[in-house]
Amino acid sequence: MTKKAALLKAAENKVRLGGYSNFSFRELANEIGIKSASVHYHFPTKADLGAELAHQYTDNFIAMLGEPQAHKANGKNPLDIYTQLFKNALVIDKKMCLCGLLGAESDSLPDKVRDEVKRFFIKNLAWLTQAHKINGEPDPERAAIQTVSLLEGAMMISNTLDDIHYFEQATF
Amino acid sequence: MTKKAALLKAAENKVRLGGYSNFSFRELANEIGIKSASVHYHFPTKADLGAELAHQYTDNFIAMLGEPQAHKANGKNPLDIYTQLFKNALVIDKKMCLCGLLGAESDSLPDKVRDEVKRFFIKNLAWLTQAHKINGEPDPERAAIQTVSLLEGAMMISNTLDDIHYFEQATF
DNA sequence: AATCACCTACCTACTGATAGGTAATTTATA
DNA sequence: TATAAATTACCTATCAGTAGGTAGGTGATT
Repeated sequence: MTKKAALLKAAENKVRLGGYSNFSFRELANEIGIKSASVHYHFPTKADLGAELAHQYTDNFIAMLGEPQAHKANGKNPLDIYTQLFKNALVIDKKMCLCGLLGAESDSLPDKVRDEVKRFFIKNLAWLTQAHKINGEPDPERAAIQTVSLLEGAMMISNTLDDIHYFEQATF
Repeated sequence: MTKKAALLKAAENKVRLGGYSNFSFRELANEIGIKSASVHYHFPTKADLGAELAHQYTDNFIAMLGEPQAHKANGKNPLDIYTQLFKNALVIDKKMCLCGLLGAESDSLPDKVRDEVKRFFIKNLAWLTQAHKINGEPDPERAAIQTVSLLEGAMMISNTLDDIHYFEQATF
């Protein structure tokens, strides 16, 4: 893994635990074994790092989702795939959704970071709208916002109360 | 308003925009016209201030909700009251729910602050469980966690995308 | 006399960021 | 092919600013 990738990985872990201000160039540098000044070589400013992190997180998340049509063709409900991806983030990583956390504090984020967080939700809503349409929902746009809201909220509360049961109860 | 109350008010505004790390003793002091060292007279540490803020926010929120039974007796659905309180926070204050934001970053919070955030959700779930029970829901506990998850999530996404329409679409 | 509600002055630790330097590698030119 | 130029990926050293927190002092109120 390149140093740049290692920096993004370390930053993701920190942000998913405590938000944008929960990581510093020094901490990141120490963790991967370089100096804090060298982090600026890869990312001119902290906002650049945050924006690239959110962008990459979004792309990866959408890629993991696959195509709703493909799931349906395989006899699976695309919404189950979506729910499972959220649950994995919570159970395996034991952390919040990166953009769920950044979204909550989006008012205080640098513009370019906030823009990437918006992009995450726009892309998620598009995917979910498609999924609900395939499922024959009469109002797929509404169902989409309800699905992502429920999952993000359940994730946050389950994480806060430190009990996966809340997430499971909310989503099944 | 006492200086202490003014400090809590100023802190609430900051936290609801950017989380626990979005306020400092210096900023708070400047805003209300005292020195940062004097803030320590009212709150020994930042964690003490954060915990008292979350505690007071919770008490106020629950008090605003009133009793589910009383609403039902007045011919109103307690869940509409609950939804309206969330919507007001978003539309009037144009800010996130304090504990929604703190919950998202709860992993990095001081213990006493996190405990108060937990208390917020425990109290909310109790109120909602009661409300759903009154409404004749077959599984009031599940309905309660679903309600608060949906509202917290919709609030976060509406705030992020800066469009109240998402909240309305998710909740009506 | 004690308590309250502040104050000045200060501390250590950490923040993101910059300037300027270096060895190793890669690319362009003669 | 040999040499020169440029680029990469770091480094040391340092900066101004901000963080939370502390010691000790002051005038007003109780």
